[in-house]
Amino acid sequence: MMPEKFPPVKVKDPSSGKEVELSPIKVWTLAPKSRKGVKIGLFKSPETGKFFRAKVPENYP
DNA sequence: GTAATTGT
DNA sequence: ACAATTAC
Repeated sequence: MMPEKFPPVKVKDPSSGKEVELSPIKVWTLAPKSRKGVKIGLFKSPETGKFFRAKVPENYP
């Protein structure tokens, strides 16, 4: 089976303008030194096929 | 500006 | 090599 890697997140798809539940292709922490930062996910819009990045919840795996 | 990541 | 992502 294809590993589903990440659970779905509610994100705003900037290309379609719609709020959709998508599984990120990849997630990483974006944080300057000595600051908390945020988690960022890489997503692909099902509508347009365009890639975009968006914040994912802090408690995300 | 800074942090990491990656499609373009 | 650049853009974009968040928030401090």
